[in-house]
Amino acid sequence: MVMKSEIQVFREYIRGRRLRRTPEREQILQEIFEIHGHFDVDELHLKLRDKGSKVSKASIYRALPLFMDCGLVREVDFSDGHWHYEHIYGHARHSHLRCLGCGEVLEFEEPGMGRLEAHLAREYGYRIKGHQLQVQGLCATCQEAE
Amino acid sequence: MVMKSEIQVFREYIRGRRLRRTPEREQILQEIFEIHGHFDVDELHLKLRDKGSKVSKASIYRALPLFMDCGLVREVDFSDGHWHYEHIYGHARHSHLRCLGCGEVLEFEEPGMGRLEAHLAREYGYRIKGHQLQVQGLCATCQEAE
DNA sequence: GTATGTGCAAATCATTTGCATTCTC
DNA sequence: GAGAATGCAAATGATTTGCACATAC
Repeated sequence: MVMKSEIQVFREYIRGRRLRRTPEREQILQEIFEIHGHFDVDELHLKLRDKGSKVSKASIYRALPLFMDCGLVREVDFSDGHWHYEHIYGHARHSHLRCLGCGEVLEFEEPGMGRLEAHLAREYGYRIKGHQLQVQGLCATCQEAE
Repeated sequence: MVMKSEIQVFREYIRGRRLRRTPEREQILQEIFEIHGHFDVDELHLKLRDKGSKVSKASIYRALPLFMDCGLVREVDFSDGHWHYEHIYGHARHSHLRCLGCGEVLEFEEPGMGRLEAHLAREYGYRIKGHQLQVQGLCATCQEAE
């Protein structure tokens, strides 16, 4: 089975919602899927400028909720005063292990999360939509530096 | 074994850091431990005012990092534009299940998190300091309302 | 043609900071 | 008495919004 591209997913979402397909939104989405790893609005805006795009930050801020709503992107909380994001379409579910010293971020698989979600659904009658797990610590290097 | 009170824990932390013991900080801490559940800075400030305290928001903002540093309080992310907090001293570890419709927040035990942390420590050489897990979904009532 | 989307600049709002004063040690 | 902590008001900085113009349907 071949997977739909992120652009296809987004276009179907747009059509279903009677929204409009604009080059700005698709430029932003394409750039997001070219970024390896996490990004914030500023970084994304700069990368787009570098490529000659004139997309404004306002449009980025207005587009991100759409991408999140159709499951292509999610917020990542690094507790540093602003939001970070990452594309999640076509990726294995993962969580983040962040070093409080140097800021390094590792990704790891989440064993047992499916089971946990099923348990919560049964126990509390919820329909689960998603979850986030972050772990913080000190990496080996920063432990020594202490 | 009798547990130290939160005030005792905080005073020891203050002394150890050569900081100063002030009535403002202790009022804030006491109020936090009288609040059942989660709070944000505004709510906390209002509750303190109601009790006749003159503590400013600035002092609350300056005190919270201290409480977090000594393990009495932690941030909770509800993704609604500002931080929420909760006291964690003397509480079982728990995570939050939040309804995207009505905002209800349930707490649940985190089975297997100790094991996960041990695994990450071994696998990546990290000294783990903490973690947060949030799950979102729709509660039974909000599912019907859909 | 109409309603939606965009860029820009201004507004918002939580949090942080500078400073003069007050309080701990 | 020196260094910290406080309250206040002003500054900051990420995000949001109003508006005039452009564009998708």
